[in-house]
Amino acid sequence: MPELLLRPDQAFDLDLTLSCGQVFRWERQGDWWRGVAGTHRVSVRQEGRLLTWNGASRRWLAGYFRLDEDLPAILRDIDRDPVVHEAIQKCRGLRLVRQPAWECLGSYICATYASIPVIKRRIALLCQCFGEQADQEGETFRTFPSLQALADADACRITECRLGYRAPYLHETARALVEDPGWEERIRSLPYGEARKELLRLKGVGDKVVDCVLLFAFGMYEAFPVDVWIQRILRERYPGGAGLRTYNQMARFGRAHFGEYAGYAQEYLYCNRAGITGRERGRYVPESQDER
DNA sequence: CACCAGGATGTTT
DNA sequence: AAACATCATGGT
Repeated sequence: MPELLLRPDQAFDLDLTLSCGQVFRWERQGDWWRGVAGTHRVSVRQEGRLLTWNGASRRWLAGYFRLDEDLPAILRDIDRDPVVHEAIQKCRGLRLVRQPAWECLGSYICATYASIPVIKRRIALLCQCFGEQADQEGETFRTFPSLQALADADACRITECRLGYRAPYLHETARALVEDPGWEERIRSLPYGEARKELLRLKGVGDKVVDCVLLFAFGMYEAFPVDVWIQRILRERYPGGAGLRTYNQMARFGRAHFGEYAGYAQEYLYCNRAGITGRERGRYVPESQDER
């Protein structure tokens, strides 16, 4: 089984990276994480600086976990206030995952206004129904559904995956993109603002989903996704944050405050959201209620 | 039972 | 442009 020894300066925490809610098809099983990404069924484990895995090449693994980028330098750059400083201390080693574009976009259309465990089950159902069956070392798995598979799918069969009102969004977007091969390369070639406008035309893709996709799949670090948690953190813990009203005000604040790696700052703040490392498991407990 | 979740859409001001 | 209702589902 292949192994990779991280350099001492190559900060990486596999647990934080896979459990923080950026990807939905990984499960922890004992010491191992098992998941499907792209066409790969991967098992991976970390013991200190040692990564052991199978199911993908070394090049693929390093690319997926962005092991090539200088995380300590990014963290020094975004370490600009006490709130993000705390998040960096608690979540050091968290890396953004480099996700396949459609897999990321389709997943986040399914992820709107739902909790992470629910999202994971929905996506598992969707892959079970419409994913392509693949096989690795005797065990079978299913990839994330292709654009074609979802475009061809019966609308009501997508609804059976418990997607609710998101089902027609996913269907329409798949039909639009399957007629537009080259969408991915076009988006990749555009600057952030232009790429954003293009993707916003897709059904089920709003301000937050588009920023997740540009950040997680296209590596545009100026994207600063604002969900309910980030909104709370900005409004309750940042000076002047209470005055931020619209999505764009909060996203611009993030970019102005954190700079070119704002998206990384966002992910650290999200990872350190209320109680996620403690017993609250992500449930929101207002500041004022548990003071004494 | 009420309320919330990695929100988007369509309508009304 | 900003505020608002509505949407489907499952967990707490």
